[in-house]
Amino acid sequence: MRVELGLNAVIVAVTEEVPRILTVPRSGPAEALEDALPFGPLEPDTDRTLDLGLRRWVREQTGLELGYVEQLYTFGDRYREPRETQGGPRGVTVAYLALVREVSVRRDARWRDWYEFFPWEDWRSGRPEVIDRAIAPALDAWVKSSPEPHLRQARRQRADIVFGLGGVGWDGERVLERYELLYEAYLVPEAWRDRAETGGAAEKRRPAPRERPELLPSRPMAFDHRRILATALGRLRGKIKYRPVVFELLPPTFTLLQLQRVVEALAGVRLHKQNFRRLVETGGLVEGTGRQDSQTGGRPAELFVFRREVLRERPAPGVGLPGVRRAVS
Amino acid sequence: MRVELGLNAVIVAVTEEVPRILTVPRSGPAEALEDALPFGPLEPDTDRTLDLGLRRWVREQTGLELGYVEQLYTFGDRYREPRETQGGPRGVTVAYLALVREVSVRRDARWRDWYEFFPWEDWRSGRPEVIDRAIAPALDAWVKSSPEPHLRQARRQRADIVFGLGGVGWDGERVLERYELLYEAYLVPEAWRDRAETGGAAEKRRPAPRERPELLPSRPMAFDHRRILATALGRLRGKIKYRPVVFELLPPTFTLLQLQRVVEALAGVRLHKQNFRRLVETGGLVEGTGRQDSQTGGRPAELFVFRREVLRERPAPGVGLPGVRRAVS
DNA sequence: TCTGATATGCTCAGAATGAGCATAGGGGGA
DNA sequence: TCCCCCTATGCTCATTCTGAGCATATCAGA
Repeated sequence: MRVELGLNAVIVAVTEEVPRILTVPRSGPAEALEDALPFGPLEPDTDRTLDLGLRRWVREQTGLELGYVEQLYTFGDRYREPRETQGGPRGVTVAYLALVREVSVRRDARWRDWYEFFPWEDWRSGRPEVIDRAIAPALDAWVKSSPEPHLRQARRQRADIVFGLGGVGWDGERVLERYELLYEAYLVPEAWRDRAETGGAAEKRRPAPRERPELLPSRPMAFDHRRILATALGRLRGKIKYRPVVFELLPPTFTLLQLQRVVEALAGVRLHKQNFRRLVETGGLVEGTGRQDSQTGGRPAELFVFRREVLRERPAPGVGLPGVRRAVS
Repeated sequence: MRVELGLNAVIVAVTEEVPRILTVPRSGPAEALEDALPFGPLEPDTDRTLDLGLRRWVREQTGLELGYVEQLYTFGDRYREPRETQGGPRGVTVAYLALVREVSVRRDARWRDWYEFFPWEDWRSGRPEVIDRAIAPALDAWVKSSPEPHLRQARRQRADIVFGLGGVGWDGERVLERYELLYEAYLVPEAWRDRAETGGAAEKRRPAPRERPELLPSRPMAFDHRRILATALGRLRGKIKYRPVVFELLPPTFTLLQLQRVVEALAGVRLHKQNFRRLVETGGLVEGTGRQDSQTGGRPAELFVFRREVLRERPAPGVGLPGVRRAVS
């Protein structure tokens, strides 16, 4: 079996307080169109580095010139592409995260709200109702469906930790763990699709439930792309805390509320306005321009720019989120 | 040109307060033996996942059974392996970080103090003298050798940031940036070796200095393995702050000072003992066993165990290092 | 028994954090 | 015109966390 190396891009932009990712249509099972992440091969003869290869085909396919790009993870599980079951090559993919401001794209690519893929991740208007209405009961059933008591206990604990149930707090960064749990519990359509497509190859390790549970209302993706997307979201949520990457998503000048809204969109939580402002200003991350924006609907807000010098002054500045502790209660 | 996918392992253990990595000998240029990281191919037909493939050949090659394993980064720059220049395949490698307790290994593998590869990273006995004696002057020369003034300015700034010169603080996590800077400035032998081996392919982009500067006293590695190692060290230094991974390196029971010494070995700095202890204990990371260790050379110390439940109680506990701020001065 | 270790408990000042009150200064509508 | 609604911005305050150090406990060995 050959190995085929591909490159995947999770391209993120935030507009109107909505975090969006760039998707391309891909014909899935039964001719249905599924969203996929932009995908391209590495040209080993011409692409000097992996990320230059990525930039090349993103430019070719969508007309988008990527700025900030960061390697995410390399996915190489067997059967991540169904053609493998038909003797096709083993597909290994290096996934990248890119942050852009630009929003116009060519061809059939389109921007989608990433919370359509993960409705349980958006806590900006409070705890998402899908958790208590659908996820918690479905996971309860998943826990109970386990034959052995100590296995049930392990499932219970895992469900509690990743979804913050039973008194455990919500950890915004555990996006991937949550998606993977839902996948294992057969609560997302991809689980059933992959089971059918791989001809039961994975069935031994991960038996499907006898009764088909009700699927969660969320948008699926082709291949394992929703897993890749979950990886990206989790990574980005972590990263904004200790590196000033948000500014890649903002125009050159912005108000502090705009900045806050973008951070909130990514983190999926609301922040205390005055404290956020204090953190950002005393942290030296931004600098006032003296100019004002009067489109605020209230008192005009000062326009700020990102202070690139901050990178040289302090080791690891981020925008700061509440409740970021490293240890201690 | 074909693409060939390999797997690399940075296998870390800490014994006697020395962080060690597992290396294998590899014949380098002029028959000299260079250290290399353990390396193996992915068997696309049998290895279900990338990390299972890694575990397989590490077991086969060294007899070591890996526990904690984490994907680090995928390296795919052109000419990272010299055989590419002779029409060989484009070598892409997925690097993994593994933490182990076990120290006995088969074959010709051997453990090496990782600070032999990065002497400037060990600040446990204060600022390493190599920085002021060798690195700072060499970087000064590198800055001055730049023809354009604003390029000089950029070089100066970069050198200051990554090595904490000119009043900028030292950031323990920037291990890779430091190594890459030294490589670019032709202060490590790999820079010269690669230049010779690739037949000047990279020379255009990165001209060598006219005068050959004195190399730093540090141990080189084959291929780009020192770059991979630097990635691992930086990642691990970051990770111990927010995930309890240190315990993978410790025996089941340990004293608080042992724990502290291991953290210090990885972080490369000394910590305030009482504060470290407060952080770890009030953080609920460990639990006393009531038993004591009287090998301390002083008052006997209580033996502790890692409290795995902490993972369920709090989102992201780490062992805590001083000076970890997310923003603000 | 004294000395030299390390372990462990405790204090205290300064900094950071979370929450909220108060005032400023726009625009739009009565 | 003036009032009201809205967002911006400044400031306070209690609580918690952090960094640093002092003091005492308990062992081994001289």
